[in-house]
Amino acid sequence: MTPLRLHDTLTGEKVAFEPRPGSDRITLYVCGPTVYNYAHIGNARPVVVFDVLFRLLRRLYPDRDVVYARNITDVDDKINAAALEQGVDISVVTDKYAEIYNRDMAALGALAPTHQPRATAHMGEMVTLIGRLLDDEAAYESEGEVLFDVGRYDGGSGRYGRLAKRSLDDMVAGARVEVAENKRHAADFVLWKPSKPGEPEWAGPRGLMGRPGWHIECSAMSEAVLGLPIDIHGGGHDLIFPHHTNEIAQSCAAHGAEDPRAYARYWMHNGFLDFSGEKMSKSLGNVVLVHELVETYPGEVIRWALLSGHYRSPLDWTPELLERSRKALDRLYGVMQRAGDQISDGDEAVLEALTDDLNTPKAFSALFETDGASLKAAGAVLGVLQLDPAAWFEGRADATLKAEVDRLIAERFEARQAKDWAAADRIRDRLTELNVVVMDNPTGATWRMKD
RNA sequence: GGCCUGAUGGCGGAGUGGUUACGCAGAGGACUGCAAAUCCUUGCACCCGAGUUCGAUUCUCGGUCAGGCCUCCA
Repeated sequence: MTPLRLHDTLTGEKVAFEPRPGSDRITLYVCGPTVYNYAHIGNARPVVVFDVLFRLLRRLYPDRDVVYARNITDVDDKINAAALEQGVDISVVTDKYAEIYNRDMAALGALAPTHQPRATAHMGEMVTLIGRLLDDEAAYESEGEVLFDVGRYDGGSGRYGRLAKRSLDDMVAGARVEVAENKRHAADFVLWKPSKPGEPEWAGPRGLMGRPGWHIECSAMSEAVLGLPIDIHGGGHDLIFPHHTNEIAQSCAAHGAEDPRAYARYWMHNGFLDFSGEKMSKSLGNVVLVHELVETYPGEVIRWALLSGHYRSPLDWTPELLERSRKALDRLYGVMQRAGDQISDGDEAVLEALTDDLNTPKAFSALFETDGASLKAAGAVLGVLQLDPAAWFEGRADATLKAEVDRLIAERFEARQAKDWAAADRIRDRLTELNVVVMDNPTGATWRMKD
């Protein structure tokens, strides 16, 4: 079997993935959503990408327990704002959108992660972690806030910005934000802060009431749920700085670790989607919600589209991409359908591509070289082509429509047998009106929904 | 301003120091009552300059252009 190679953000190179010696587990942590609204298609890219990694790890290491955690951030300013506006408890907002998120991601063929920890359920671990940082003077208290002392952590060693390939000096030089007065260093970040009136609050370190900063939750939850070190930590590449940079700093400081790998051994980051070269934004009006997309396109088409570019490259999200993806699946399901009941396995070419840093475009091209009987097996690790071909082509036709179509096709077959071409064409026109495409063959016909 | 990526045929998108993707679209053909689908054949590329090399799309340097991060962000 080809050894797995992954691009590690920490080194900036493709490296061989080595499971921890002496462990029977492989752990994967991916930063999940802040649940205050519907997820957009950009949120879905890491979900689908790391779902492929999850499947691949399970396929490659059947003797190990692959444990995948993807958190839910349910403490956040935007959540507070939404709850306040609706006059409800934050849990009303977060429960609603977490559920919708999970349903929408499932529609994209993403397996449920092993764990889905929520920040509000891990306050105790966060407070303990912050307390330890305070005790070790890695963090300090100022005006009711607890701040991480970045200057002390770095100590001129250059280890603070290593993940982002940026030194503390670079950051100061390039700083565009004004520095809060209570910070010792411009890069210091909040671990704990007071809540505003009307916002939820928790008992924090040293009796400080308030709420956690953003970064601490992932440090606390990943350790609580997976244990350190995490094997692979992933997320969108915008998280490299500051989120993941700060996770490393606080976790390493809390455990007196020099090497960032004491926190996570490999770091992976997916690139962004863009929209005809533009970033998605509310002001441009080009925000694409997964929740709406799955109403229009089969989840598998969306999944294919998301995987049709390499995960680290930008991917231009266009209607054409979706149409191309649908065609690709139509063709492959067609090959599968013609193979009939023959089933064989063999996913070597796909594995070969995926073990090279998740080369999904190459894996897709391998699918086009795969015989129909093996397609289902080959598609499994990619999470595609798992449907019965007939079910794929019938799309969301309901039972009534199916019965009608079958009746028309039977009639049409008789007309064709009788060489009554006018009648046959008339029936085909009826089917076209029903949005059905017929494909004749010597013994009858198969059909599919037009879109 | 600081830091980091990337530049491949009409389009999408892999990859490689010397022969190759793959998909879509195009052209020609086969099949077909007509279609659709399918099958066969086929054209089209590696941003610019210099260097290394017997040889560079692939390595090095410079340039140009594009994108990202530096602030919440997948």
